[in-house]
Amino acid sequence: MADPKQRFDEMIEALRRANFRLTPQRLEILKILASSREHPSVEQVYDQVRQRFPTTSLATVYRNILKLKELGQVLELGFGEGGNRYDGNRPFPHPHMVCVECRKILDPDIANLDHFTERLSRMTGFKILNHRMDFFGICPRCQQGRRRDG
Amino acid sequence: MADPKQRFDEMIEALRRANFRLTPQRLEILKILASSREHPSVEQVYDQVRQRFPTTSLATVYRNILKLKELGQVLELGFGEGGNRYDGNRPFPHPHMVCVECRKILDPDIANLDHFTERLSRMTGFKILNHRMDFFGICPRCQQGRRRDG
DNA sequence: TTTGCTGCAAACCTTTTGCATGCTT
DNA sequence: AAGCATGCAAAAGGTTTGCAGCAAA
Repeated sequence: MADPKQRFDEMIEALRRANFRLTPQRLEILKILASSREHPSVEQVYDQVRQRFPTTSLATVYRNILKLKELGQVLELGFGEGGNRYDGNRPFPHPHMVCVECRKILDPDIANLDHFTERLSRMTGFKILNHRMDFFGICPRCQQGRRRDG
Repeated sequence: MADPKQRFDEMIEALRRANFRLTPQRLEILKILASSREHPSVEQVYDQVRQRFPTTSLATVYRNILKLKELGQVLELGFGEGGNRYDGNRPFPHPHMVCVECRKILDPDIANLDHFTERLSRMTGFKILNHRMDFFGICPRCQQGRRRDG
């Protein structure tokens, strides 16, 4: 994983550039996300922040994560069920191995995606039941300026 | 796309095997999902069902989609924002091109995923901003019988 | 006739928002 | 001192559930 300290500094730098204030709660949330290995949920971040700042509200966690998302400093894994998960350590798209039993999320270390399924299965020992491979972007029509009615 | 009629028959067969009743609302929902080309949301299915059966409730749509999901007869695209989308025409994992502007979802026709991003970009004309490539399965630990606390 | 299915409304859960107060800059 | 950030509570989606009546088998 990326060095948490370095990620933390990068995130602070991004906030500074955007002229956001550095509050204790915000810094704690940053630290948690920068060192996230377990792709925490909002609730998990919330619980952890409250260990140091017990009065922190859920709304504050949501608002800070939203800001970090906008700055590209945290990656949101949008699962429908049971809340999204976040990765502030590697805030760029990358494959995830999601265990549907224990909810663990692992990052397989792959460079080339040939025969990805079999390969991931061999490398991680996972029994793959399903996968997501969705690409987000702008379609040709919208690139020409039209919007929201295709 | 797969033949809607054939998919419809497959879905009915699956329901019969599972001893579910064939109500008019249910059949209509099946038909809509079997011929879905646009990966409809629950709300869209609901609106469409109500064109033929105006008293149909949202709960019924949700309940039927849930059943079809369990039978593997519909694929759920779990987007956090604005509700999930469903594909009853090709109820198996496959890549999707999601336009973040008009919300259109296309199915690129690819067999081999080499250099997938550039390739998809060239083939579809999409400007790719992001992607999802999540694999769902069971990790080695859980395959050994342990659960939900990794 | 039996039991699953439907419609309605309320409940749930996650996320967002309004507002008054507080704190960073 | 100015204005963003916080905490609290209410609101806002989307989805699920309880229950009584209805209908498929």
